[in-house]
Amino acid sequence: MPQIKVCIVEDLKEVREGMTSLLTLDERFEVLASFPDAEIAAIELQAWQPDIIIMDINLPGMNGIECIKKVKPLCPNSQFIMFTIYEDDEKVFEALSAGASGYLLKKTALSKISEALLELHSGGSPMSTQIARKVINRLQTNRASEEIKILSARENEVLQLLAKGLMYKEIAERLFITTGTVRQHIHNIYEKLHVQNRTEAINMMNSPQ
Amino acid sequence: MPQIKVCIVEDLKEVREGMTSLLTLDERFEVLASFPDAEIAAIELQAWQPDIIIMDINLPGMNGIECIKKVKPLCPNSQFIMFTIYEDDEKVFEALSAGASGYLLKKTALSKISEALLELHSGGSPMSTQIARKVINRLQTNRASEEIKILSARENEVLQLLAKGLMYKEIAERLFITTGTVRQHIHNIYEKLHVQNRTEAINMMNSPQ
DNA sequence: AGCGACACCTAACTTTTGTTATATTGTTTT
DNA sequence: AAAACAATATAACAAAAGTTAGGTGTCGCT
Repeated sequence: MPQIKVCIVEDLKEVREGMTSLLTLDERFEVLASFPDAEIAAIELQAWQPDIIIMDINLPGMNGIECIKKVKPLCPNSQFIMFTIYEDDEKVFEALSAGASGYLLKKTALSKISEALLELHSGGSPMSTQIARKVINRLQTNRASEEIKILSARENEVLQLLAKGLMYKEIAERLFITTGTVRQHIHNIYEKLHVQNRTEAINMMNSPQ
Repeated sequence: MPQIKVCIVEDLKEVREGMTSLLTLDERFEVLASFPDAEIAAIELQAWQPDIIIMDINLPGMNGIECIKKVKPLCPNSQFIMFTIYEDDEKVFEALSAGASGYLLKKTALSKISEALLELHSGGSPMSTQIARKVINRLQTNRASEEIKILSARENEVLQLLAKGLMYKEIAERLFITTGTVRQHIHNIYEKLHVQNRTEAINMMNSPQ
């Protein structure tokens, strides 16, 4: 069983070295290199091609999330895991969207870290259940609302078709009404949703405020 | 510390009773009721208002995912956790989108179940790291593509503004070009994306084919 | 130097969208 | 029962979106 090759991007020397020695003592891992900032990492990581890249978010200059976006295409076989103090929804979401596959908080017990890296390497996404909840919440609120309660049944019907990109004429045909009526419904929808046009209405459906 | 009130929806008698006795022996939990199918559950759950509802997916008649959609509005303070054999992406995604906050596989060790319920009750989303990976993958592929490679830099710029709902006039002002130019860019974008209008272009951005 | 491809820009014209006014029906409030 | 309201329907008009047909400059290729 070959060792799992790891690189670390972390600005704090103590943390960087602490993690390096932790993993070096563990024969299942091999720390190839570590970098104090994203710019250096972006240049050097391509040559190392590690299995796992441990990434801090708060770095001097380019942050860890930007760094992932940059490095990911250059290291298509590497997996990224965040190691950060941030646990707010936005950072979690951004990091995972950017391509991270795991999310560890710095308050995580050291003993859990190697476990998480093994999970990551075997195709899992290690993260606390609290972080998982944030992800789930995003999944749930990001769904296109199938029904918006302030709209009438007919208006919801019209809105669904509108959102698909149908023209008034097409909507009218499907609902057996004139285009004039469709116009009026849509106008009312815009008023209720406080938007000015089709695009804003669709954006409102997808991420209601 | 009050007990956590649990209901179970599960068609297999053995599993239902096994879990009930497991939780009944644990003083931190109280099993209020259990139901062999979704229809009965949909009627009775409202009266029980449990803290946690453990839900199977594969049920006779209405499945567990539909059941969540139906029951969730009636039990706004209940949390749902799936307990199922399905681990394919689609089922996981559907269940979580429908409102489940946790996802346990039936192969999970019994000892882990009470732990998971506690996690769920304290605001976490218990699930294996393998399941978490599926969720993350969905998040990553479902993201609005910040850049579509077949479009030129300028076209991507225009598309971003277009997707926000700006009018041609507004886009023109921001980019210091005439509305005529904006029209042309957008026309080219539509051609490249094989779409006919703004709405379809936005839908394409959000879920590319 | 000439050619083709492409990104970028513009304007005239057509189609679709969005606004406003008006009417009918059914439901809720007073 | 009358008034007030919401949902549904229609059409004329104004505004924006979308189409078509041009133009320029830059790049790589022969």
